[in-house]
Amino acid sequence: MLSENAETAFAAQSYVNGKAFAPVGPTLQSLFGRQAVEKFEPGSAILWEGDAASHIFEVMDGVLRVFRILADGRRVITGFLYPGDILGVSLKDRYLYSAGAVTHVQVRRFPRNKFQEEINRSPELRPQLFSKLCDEMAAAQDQMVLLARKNAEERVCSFLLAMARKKGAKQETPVIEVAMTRLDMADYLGLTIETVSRTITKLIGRGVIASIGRHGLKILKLEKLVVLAGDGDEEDKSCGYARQAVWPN
Amino acid sequence: MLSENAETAFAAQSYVNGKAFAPVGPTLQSLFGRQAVEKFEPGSAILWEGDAASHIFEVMDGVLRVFRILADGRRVITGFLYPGDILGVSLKDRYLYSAGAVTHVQVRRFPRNKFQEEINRSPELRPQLFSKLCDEMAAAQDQMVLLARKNAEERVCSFLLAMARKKGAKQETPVIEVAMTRLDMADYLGLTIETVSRTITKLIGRGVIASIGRHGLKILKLEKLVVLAGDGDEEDKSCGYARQAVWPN
DNA sequence: CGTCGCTTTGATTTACCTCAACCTTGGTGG
DNA sequence: CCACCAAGGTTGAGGTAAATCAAAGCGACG
Repeated sequence: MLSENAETAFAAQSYVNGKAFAPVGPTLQSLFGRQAVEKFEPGSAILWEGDAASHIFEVMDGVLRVFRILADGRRVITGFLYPGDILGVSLKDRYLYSAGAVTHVQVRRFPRNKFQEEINRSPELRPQLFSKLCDEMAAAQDQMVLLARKNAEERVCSFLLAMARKKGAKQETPVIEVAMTRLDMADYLGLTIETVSRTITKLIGRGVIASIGRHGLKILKLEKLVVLAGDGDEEDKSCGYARQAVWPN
Repeated sequence: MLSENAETAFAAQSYVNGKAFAPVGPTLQSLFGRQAVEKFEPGSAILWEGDAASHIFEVMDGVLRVFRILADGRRVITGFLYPGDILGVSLKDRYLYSAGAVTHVQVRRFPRNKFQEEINRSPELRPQLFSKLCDEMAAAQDQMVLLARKNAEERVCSFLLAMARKKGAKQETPVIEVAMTRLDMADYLGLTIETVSRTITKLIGRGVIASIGRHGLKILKLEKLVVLAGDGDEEDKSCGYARQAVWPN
């Protein structure tokens, strides 16, 4: 449940003169290095909410969904995991969520108590884990904003934008591969499949994006997508609204 | 942004023979002990999204709201903070959210770089921080479930239930003090003030809760509230749904 | 005791959901 | 190589929960 994005504050050793360099010591990935690779078919379960939280997983290949299910069957996908991400970090003795394979998936698993020991022991590993936790927290907050106040179009655009950014796509018209189904998108965005479908159709009709085969989308108007995502200027935060000493209570 | 709830895994020293005891070494709270207390009026701002993230705060007294605002003014409260909670932990050099006082508030602040040093240095402090991060993450996931798939009544009931649980109220009919306004509740639950108001009125009408003055509520039917919150059996997780090797893709 | 801010209540609108039918696509076997 | 099939996706019609707009009620505080 931890997203890839190596920030290095809290890592005394990782910056020298303000210049970053590749970590020389152990990395979270290297921890899992000696473990056997496990493969999962699309649709198969990696772990279930309520299971004894005995292992931590590293995603090596493919895409996972992390989700919870309400008593009456409603499903919420709280996040997707990609290669490099870590699954199962928590302090509870049971998993708080389920995880399943969206595509073919390869993972390595590591016993949780050993993982904890390694983390406790290693001043190189700790900041890496901490960094991932912080990124995950930031993503969760973005998602709360999306779910609490954005409309269907803003939600879909935000999602597509996040997909494009993940690819690190710097091209004018990045092509993104949407591995998940409409149902996954709907359960992640708090919508129905029909609404997701209609919204995408509308975006295509407006020339913002174009469909490329089953799971491909080309972003034709990136700036437009940013505006439609409704975050107001990702880049220029802190300037969007008036600052006042007292906010209406 | 970190909730109080001391789990102690990852804390090699905090359990002996499976029996917990009060930490003898430094605690997160003691870190802030020598700092001056700062007071904030209800409605005043503690920090703003986009500000240089120079300090970490410990809430000593009162209730804070943590929120983000979209370009067009829509507000989302991502969480409330109570005494013992920590605000401002992150790796980014700017705060990712704003925080303001709901009630009269007392906090202590600690320079972030010093905080990081202390955390890096102290094997007692680290698991405490880690524990708070994990609790915060779990709360964020619950909130995503609430926002993505619960209806107005379920949202309000979930909120009231969380308030009751925070008090650790073991009585049959716990009284909770709702420090925040309807607008706060609405922005936290992804609803409007009118919907929050109507939902509470309905719950009172059904005898599930009773109003006690301006900011007080008595929970008359706790079990009913649990059912209405829609989580399906908080207690008995992992048994609520069928387990299958393959989930529909 | 009057005012201001918050809350409640009512009437109406609307974005999204639900239900239902149809279409595409990719895989399979004849 | 093509026809068929199932799963996923799209499109349409109608319903509904919550939003919006509007006004009145209520409490706290000077």
